[in-house]
Amino acid sequence: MNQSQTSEDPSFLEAARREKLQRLVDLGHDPFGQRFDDRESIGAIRDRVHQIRFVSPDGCRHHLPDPLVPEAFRGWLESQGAGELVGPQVRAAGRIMLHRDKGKLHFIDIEDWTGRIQLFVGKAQLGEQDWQLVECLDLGDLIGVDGELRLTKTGELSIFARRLHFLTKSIEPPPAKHQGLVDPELRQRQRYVDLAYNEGVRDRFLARSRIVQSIRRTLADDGFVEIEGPTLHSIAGGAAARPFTTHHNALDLSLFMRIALELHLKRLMVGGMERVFELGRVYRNEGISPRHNPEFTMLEVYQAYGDYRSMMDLTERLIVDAIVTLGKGFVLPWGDVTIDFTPPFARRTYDELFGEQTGVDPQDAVAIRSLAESIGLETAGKHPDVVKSEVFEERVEEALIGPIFVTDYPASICPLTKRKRERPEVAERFELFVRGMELANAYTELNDPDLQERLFRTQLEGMPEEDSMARMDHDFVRALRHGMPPAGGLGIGIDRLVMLLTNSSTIRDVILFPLLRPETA
RNA sequence: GGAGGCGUAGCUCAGUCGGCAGAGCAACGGACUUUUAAUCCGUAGGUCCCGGGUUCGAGUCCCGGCGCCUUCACCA
Repeated sequence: MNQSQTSEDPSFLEAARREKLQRLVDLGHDPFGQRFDDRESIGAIRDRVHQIRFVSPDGCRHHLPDPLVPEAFRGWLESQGAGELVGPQVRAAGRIMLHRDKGKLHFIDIEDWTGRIQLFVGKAQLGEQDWQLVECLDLGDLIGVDGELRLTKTGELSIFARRLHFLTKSIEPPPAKHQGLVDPELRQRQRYVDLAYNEGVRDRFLARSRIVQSIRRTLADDGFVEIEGPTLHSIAGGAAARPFTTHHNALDLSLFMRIALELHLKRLMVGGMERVFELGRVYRNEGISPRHNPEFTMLEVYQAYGDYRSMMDLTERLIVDAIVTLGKGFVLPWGDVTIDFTPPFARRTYDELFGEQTGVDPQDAVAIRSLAESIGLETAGKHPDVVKSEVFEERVEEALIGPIFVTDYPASICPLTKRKRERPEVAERFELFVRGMELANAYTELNDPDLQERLFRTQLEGMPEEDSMARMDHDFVRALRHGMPPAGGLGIGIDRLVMLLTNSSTIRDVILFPLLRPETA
C-alpha cells in the first residue's frame, strides 16, 4: 500500500481484525472470552435431530421423516401445510469456519472437534444487543451460541440463535476456506492451523491416540508393567545408531539421549519385573526421510520365561487389538492398494522366503554370491550371510506385502540374539513386514553375561574412533551376572504402525511436530 | 550427502518468446431474513525466497545461497 507498510506493521488483514476486536471491547464484550459452561459437543447436538417435531395447528406433534434427506424434507414440509418445527434448546461453542451474510440474516458454520453445524442468525430473532456482535465476527473466531435446534426450509440442521457469546478473537486470518493449508512445510510448522482447518488431520492424530491407548490396554490386561526409563544415558546402548549428545552442567558430565529402551528394561527383568514395557521416545542423530524422524516413539516389551515365539503372538494381538479399536475392519487402505490385517498373520522362515523369491538354494553360498553379483551388489570380502542378507533386503523384502512374520534369521547377522539350540547357525529372531516396511523386531534375548560381554567387545573392535561413544556397558553386564531370566523381547516402531493404520505415506504426517530447521526471520 | 522439482498477495494458484504484476478465496464499502464454496456492485492488497550477473529492460535467462518436497544413499 505504501512505504510504511513494513513487516513491523500489522498486516492489512490483521488490522481489520484488530479494529473489530476494539469494537467488541467498546460493546462491553471480552474479546478473549470467559468460561462457558453446560455446552454440548456439536456431534452430540447433531444426534438430537430426532427430538425435533413438527407441530400442526391442532397441537399434534409429528415425527420427521426418516431418513432425513434435505431434498425430500423440503417436499415433506410443504405437504404438511400449516404448523411449525419445534426442537430442543441447545448450547454449543466452536470456531467459525464459514460465514454467509444475507443482510439481516447470517448463516454461520461453527465447528468443534466432533463436527460442524450451521447457525441461523437473524437480526429479528437475536435482538439488537447481540446483532452488533455479529458484525464483529471473522472467520476463525471462537463463539458460543444458545438456541433451538431445528431445520431450515431447505432441510439443513441448524441452531436458530437466540444468544451469541463471544469467546475468542482470531487475530490471524485463516487459510483458504476449502483447501486449508496446502504447503507441507507450513502444515508441519503451524500444526495448529493444519489441525484447525484441514480435514482429516484431527482424525489421524486421534487415531494415533487410540492406537497407543489400545496397546497400553492390551499389555496391561496381560500383566505387563509400564515403566519410564532414563532418557539421558552416559552410554548410548541397545542399538547401533548415532546418538545426540548433551551435557549436565552441575555434574560436568557428557550425556547421550537414548537410542533404545532395551538395556534398562532388561535390568528391570533382573530385578524381578517379569513382564515389563516402555512406550517412549528415542533419539537418533541420523538422516531424515519419509520413514525417519530424529525423535520417534518406540515400544519395547520384555517377557521373562518367554521367547521370540511368545513375542510373535503378542505382536499379532497388539496390532489386531489396535485395529479393532479403530473400528474400520481388518482391510485397510494403503495408498492405492489395501492391506489385509485379518489374523493370523503369515509366519515364514527367512530361508523359505529367500528360496521362493530368488529361486536360489538358501544354503548354496556360491549360488547366492553369483546372484548378488548379477544384481550389482558388492560381495568382496563379505561373510556369506552378509551377502545373503543384502540379497534378502534387495530382492525379498519388497515382496513382503504382509503382514508377514519372517523368522529364523542367520545367526551371524544378529550377534546379540540367542541361537536355536539344535541349529546354532540360526538366530531366534523375527521381523514383521508390511508392504516392505519393517514394523516389529523381536528376539529370544541373550542372557549369558560372559557371551554378552564377549560380543560387545567384538562389536566395539574395528569401530572408527569417532564412534567411540559406543562403549562397553559394564553395569549392564553386571546386571546379567545377577541372572536375567530367559526372555522374549520385542520392539515396535509406533510411528510406522500409525502410518500403516492411518494410510499415511510419511512419518511426518503422524508426528505432530516433526523436526524442521528453525524458521528464518 | 547425491540427483531432480518447487518458492509470485493472508491462503490456493496463473504468468506465453525477456516487454506495465494477474485470478479465485479471504479483507474493506454497499444490496439482500432460509443460505449451502450464497449471489450481485464497488475498493484495496506485492521484498515475485535471498544475493550477484547478463540485458535498453529479468517473476522469466545465468551463477551462488536458503528453505521445503520427491528420490537415492546412510540407518540392528
